[in-house]
Amino acid sequence: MRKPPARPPIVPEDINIDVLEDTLSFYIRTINLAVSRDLDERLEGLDVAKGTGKITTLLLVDDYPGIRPSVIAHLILRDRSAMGRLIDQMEGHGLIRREVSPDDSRAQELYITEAGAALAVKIREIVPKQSRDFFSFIPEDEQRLVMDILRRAYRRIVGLP
Amino acid sequence: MRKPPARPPIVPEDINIDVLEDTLSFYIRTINLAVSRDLDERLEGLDVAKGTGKITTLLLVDDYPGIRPSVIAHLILRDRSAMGRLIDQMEGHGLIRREVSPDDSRAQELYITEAGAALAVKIREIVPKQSRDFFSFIPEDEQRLVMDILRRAYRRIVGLP
DNA sequence: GCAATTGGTGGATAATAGCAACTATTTTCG
DNA sequence: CGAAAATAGTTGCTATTATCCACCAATTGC
Repeated sequence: MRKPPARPPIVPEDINIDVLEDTLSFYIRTINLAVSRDLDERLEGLDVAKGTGKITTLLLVDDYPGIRPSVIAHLILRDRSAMGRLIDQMEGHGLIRREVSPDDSRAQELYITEAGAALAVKIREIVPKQSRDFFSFIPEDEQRLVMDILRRAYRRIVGLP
Repeated sequence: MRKPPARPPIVPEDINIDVLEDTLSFYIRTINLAVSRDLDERLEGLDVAKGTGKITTLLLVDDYPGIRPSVIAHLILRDRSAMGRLIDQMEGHGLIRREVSPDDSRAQELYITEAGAALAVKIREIVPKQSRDFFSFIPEDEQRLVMDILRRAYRRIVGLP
């Protein structure tokens, strides 16, 4: 007895992912994987790869000289210890530097370096472009729609107005 | 000379996150962190925490008895070696078991166990509820909208029709 | 029957995250 | 004023993950 076309056991085409089909968190989590990998590739060798942290930090320090680690930590959803190590790293790469705040000697103020500022310029080009490219199969207006909604979600999560 | 109200260096309220403001990937990546943490809390102690993998795997194995590791790996965006370890784990917890496929002795077929099926029942309740709750501040219709768009993105990424 | 492909395993390394404990300041307030 | 509480940041530890790569076995194509 011959086997019928040797069923490729379950063909991906038929697959339905159960309740996850209607679960927003599933899509966020999975797409996050894909988009993060793609982004990492584009940032290859740029001293700022892996993890949402570095990019946001770089831009914030560039935009708000003297900003404090804990403020950034809050915005990128990391705890202070993770933030500290992130800063160690970026300082090690010569992208930012820290000073003790004259206002409060427990606190630090972060400043961009020349190298950091230069990198920020590149980042401002690459990162939004990567996002647009990656999601290019989603029509522009839908992209904006999703973004508007997720922006509100983000702001709500971190407590921005 | 007194210091004015001791400026809390930069107040989160004033902060604007530069180009990331309009970068979809930023929101996906950041919200992913928040929603994943929240989900982990809700799954506390349930043998299936951390990482998109386990939940999807459990449901797929429950729905498609005999499904192959590599099919799941593809759907959850992991490579075969990561998938293998994930299965080791779940097998260790007695949630699924593997058999060598009679059709192709390189391949395996995955089957749910009783414990796994029981857990799947719980998961089907908890996971979608967690997502709805977490995003409850987004109006229902907008949630659906985002989901419809991201579903297409996901399907496109993994090559589903 | 040989070469190329596919499915899965195993190892090593590196990266991350999350906790908890600790120091130093600053703030609160009785 | 002075003790207690809160805040900012650091450090150490542990567990978990991810990635990459090489590897073996089976299968498929020609």
